[in-house]
Amino acid sequence: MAVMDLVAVLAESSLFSGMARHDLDALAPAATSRTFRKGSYIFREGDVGNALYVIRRGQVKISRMGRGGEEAVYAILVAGDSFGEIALLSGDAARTADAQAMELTECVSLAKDPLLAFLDQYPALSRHLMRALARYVQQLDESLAEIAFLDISGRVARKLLDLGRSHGRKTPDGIRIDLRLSQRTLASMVSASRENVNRALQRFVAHGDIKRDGGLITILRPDELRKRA
Amino acid sequence: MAVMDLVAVLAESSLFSGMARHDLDALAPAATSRTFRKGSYIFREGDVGNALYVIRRGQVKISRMGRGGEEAVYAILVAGDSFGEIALLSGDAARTADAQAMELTECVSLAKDPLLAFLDQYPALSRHLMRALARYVQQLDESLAEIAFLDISGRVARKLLDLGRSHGRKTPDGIRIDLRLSQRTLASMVSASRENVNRALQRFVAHGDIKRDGGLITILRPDELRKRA
DNA sequence: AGCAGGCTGTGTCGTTTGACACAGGGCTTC
DNA sequence: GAAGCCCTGTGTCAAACGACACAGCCTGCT
Repeated sequence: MAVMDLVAVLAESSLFSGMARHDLDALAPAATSRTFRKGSYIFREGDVGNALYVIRRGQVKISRMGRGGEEAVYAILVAGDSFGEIALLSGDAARTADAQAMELTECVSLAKDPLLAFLDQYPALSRHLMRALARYVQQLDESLAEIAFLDISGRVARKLLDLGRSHGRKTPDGIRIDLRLSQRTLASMVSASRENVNRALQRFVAHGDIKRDGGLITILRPDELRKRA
Repeated sequence: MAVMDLVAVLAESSLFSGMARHDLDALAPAATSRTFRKGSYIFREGDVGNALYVIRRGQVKISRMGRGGEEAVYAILVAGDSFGEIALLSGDAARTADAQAMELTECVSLAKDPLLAFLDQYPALSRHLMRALARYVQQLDESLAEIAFLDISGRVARKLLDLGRSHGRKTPDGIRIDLRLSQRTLASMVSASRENVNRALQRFVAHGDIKRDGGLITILRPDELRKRA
């Protein structure tokens, strides 16, 4: 693939949005394209992390495994999102989570050293990255508070609203979450058992707050969900 | 207080460690000293955040309140630590947590705008800050995984090891945690009830893993704690 | 000295939640 | 088209945990 195409992908990603195209060109030598088959791991906890990834196409799950094989899902990322920054920026290179391709996925990978050098030259990008990190911290704080304060229904409600914001699409009925999420995955996102997430969803359906068809969830009454959360 | 003293405080803080003294002098105009009485709030969730604080003396609790008055404690900070960066860097100014002085506390406050301008000029500081943020994200990820995977004993064990690392002091017996923590506070740090934290601590004492005298906890056998966590 | 308030320790009880078990359905693969 | 796999749905049970209640202690304040 032509190098220019890779830079174009960066320009459209949220991480690099707003950066001038000719500035981004400086990153071209650090960029390579990589594709991952469905189910394959882009990296795993403990790996040495020397690249940041920007998704061009596909879907990536960021998660962590407990001793007994339980999974905690931190995020589902799609085209335009990026991941792998943390290990790059924190100084010690070890990855602290797994990244797995949920479908055929194409990424632009940016090598660590050129990227860090680039950062020093472009304060605007540094600011951008810091903002992204700070927001990330806020989100995690929020998640922590949710787990501490809310019961399962509340956490599911919040997560649905959250997903509506990040992956939602307006439809005549409401906001449809454009992600194929199994209840198992949703459960791992809110630290709960699949069975209880199922029951929570059913309560919301019965109450008319959400609708389900074919694995896709549509939020019908966001305000009702907010009341439960 | 003389302005130079304030810059000296910065130079000794972990956030600005390694920065050349004459570079830090550029921050002097943005720095003011503020003191807070025991129990008073430095800021509260929802406040407009236009300053970063570096602790010169005292102790600060970062926490958040749930609807019913339950509290989630994110951190206890002491001299040399800083806080309030998140609201500054995330772009939207609202504070997302409370900061309360646990005893008479003196801080250096740095105004937002000069600080951000300073950041653009000193990439080294930007890098430093990004590293701090990335580590913060890693810690929060870790906490989230703990709550998902560990029971109360496990979480208490981890938190003790954690506190040993951040506030510990070697003694002949082991590592003493140099913080006056009530069980209530400890409970709010691990998202558990005070009663059950009490029982967890007693189990550790009975097992010979920790020791308590006068509100201070000493870790006698870190490896045993690690096994439980 | 006396009192109030916050802390620790402990028993009990009810609820939430996770675990297990199993049935039925849809989708992919050979 | 059959087999296998992963998904959803539902009932039951046991364990973990939070909530409450209360006793004794220490500390600081008046």
